[in-house]
Amino acid sequence: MASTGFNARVYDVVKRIPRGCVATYGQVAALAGAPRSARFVGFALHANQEPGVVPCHRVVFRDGSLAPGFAFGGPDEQRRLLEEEGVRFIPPAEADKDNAGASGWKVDLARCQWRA
DNA sequence: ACGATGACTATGG
DNA sequence: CCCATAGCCATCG
Repeated sequence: MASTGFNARVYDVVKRIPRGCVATYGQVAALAGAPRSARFVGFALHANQEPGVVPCHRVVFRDGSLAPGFAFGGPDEQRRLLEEEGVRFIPPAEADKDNAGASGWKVDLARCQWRA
């Protein structure tokens, strides 16, 4: 596959995310060489969402939420999956009444955001 | 081959 | 505070 360099670069970065950590689209995009192309990061994952190859569930919004409607299996599944990896989650009551997509749960980016 | 759209993010009104 | 716009590259019609 590896349709294009950018695409492959995104996979390379996402696959490098350590277990128990998450990265934002902008973060992956920046590491991929396109700090202004966070949208294409999701596009790359969508076009290649290969379970077991690219942990797209470790890629979250800048707010720490996921893509509502495009989650691999559902927001509840994603929350449970990240929790199992050791990712810390914040309930909507403690985070913000804002809608976070994943049942209102957001990842504790302050503690679990991956840093290159 | 061209045009439009898309898993985002930041800024402006 | 909420809506609209701008920027990026790739994929689809």
